[in-house]
Amino acid sequence: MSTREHLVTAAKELLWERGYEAMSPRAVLERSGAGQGSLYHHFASKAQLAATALDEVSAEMQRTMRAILHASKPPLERVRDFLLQPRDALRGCRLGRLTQEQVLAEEILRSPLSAFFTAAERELAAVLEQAQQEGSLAAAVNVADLAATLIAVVQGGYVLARALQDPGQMERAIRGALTLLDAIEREE
Amino acid sequence: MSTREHLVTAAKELLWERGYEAMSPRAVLERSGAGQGSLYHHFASKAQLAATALDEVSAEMQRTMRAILHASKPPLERVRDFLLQPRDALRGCRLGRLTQEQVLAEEILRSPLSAFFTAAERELAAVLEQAQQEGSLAAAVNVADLAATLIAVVQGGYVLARALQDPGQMERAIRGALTLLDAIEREE
DNA sequence: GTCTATAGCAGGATAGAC
DNA sequence: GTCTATCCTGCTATAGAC
Repeated sequence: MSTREHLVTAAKELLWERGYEAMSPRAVLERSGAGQGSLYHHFASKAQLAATALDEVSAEMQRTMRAILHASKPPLERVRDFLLQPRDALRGCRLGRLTQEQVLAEEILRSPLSAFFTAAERELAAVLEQAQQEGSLAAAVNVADLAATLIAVVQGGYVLARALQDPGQMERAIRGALTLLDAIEREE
Repeated sequence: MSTREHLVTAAKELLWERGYEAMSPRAVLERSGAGQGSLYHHFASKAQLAATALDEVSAEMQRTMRAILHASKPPLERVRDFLLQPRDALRGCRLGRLTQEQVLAEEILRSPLSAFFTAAERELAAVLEQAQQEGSLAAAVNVADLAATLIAVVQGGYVLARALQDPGQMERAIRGALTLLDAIEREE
């Protein structure tokens, strides 16, 4: 792995653990094993490094999401798989955790987040629409709204789990969502 | 208002706008109009000031929540009122926005958050249970899970709205939740 | 209880030798 | 491309006069 790659890897870890503002260049250098000057040799600024790291994270998360939502299973089962995906609730979402930082104002840093959430909503809505087409979901349901709701449950699950320092909060939020999903499923 | 109260008021505003780590003592002094030395005269540390401010915020939010959930209306209508409460989606939740900060490790700063979310879940679950007792909600539903889910939708709505810089995201997440709620409501 | 002054440190970034 | 050294700034906090 090149020095540049080591830097990006370290940045990805630190962004997850501490967020953007608390990720100091010093910490990146220590974790990556790179020497002092190298960060500003490879990147113009801390923001550029973080943007590179977040682009990779966003791409990884989109791939994971797609793998689950495009599996060869009935659509609502894929939606349940999305909800039941294992999550490290106390760590928080790698992208969602950054939404409260000042830095969101900078376009290069917000765009990986917006790319992920846009894609996630679109894909989830598409699967819900498949469910409607095969008749397992009532046609009256607005799939875009429901997709937003389900993604919000996950993101909110992280918030609750961290606020209460209890990963069980995520599980409860997800269980509740699954119950609601059962209620709108149409038996064939 | 005393200097101390001015300091706390300024801290409440800044915690909402910027979060804890980005709230500098300097900014608190400027906003409150207090002189340099006065912060550390009235408070032992920035953390103590923030803890005082967050305790007030938590108490205010609990009062608001209670006012909605204890209204004299049918229980599920109160739950809908909770979901439909006006929110400044792009600003974020005054407490939920702090869940990703390092500072959560400090007990005095986490406890206002944990107090609010614990109370919110308890109160919401109680109202859902009333709905079960009067027969408007299926008895099979786990009210604690559902309460966590609904609070998560709101918190996740903030995350989505900020990530996409679009307050409509909150509205969609809420609308989806209302649709799901309709589906489990039992007509009398 | 409030003021001015400043300590001590870490932040992001740069210079210039090698 | 990597190293050591260092700049400037803003942070949290303290000292001590008034």
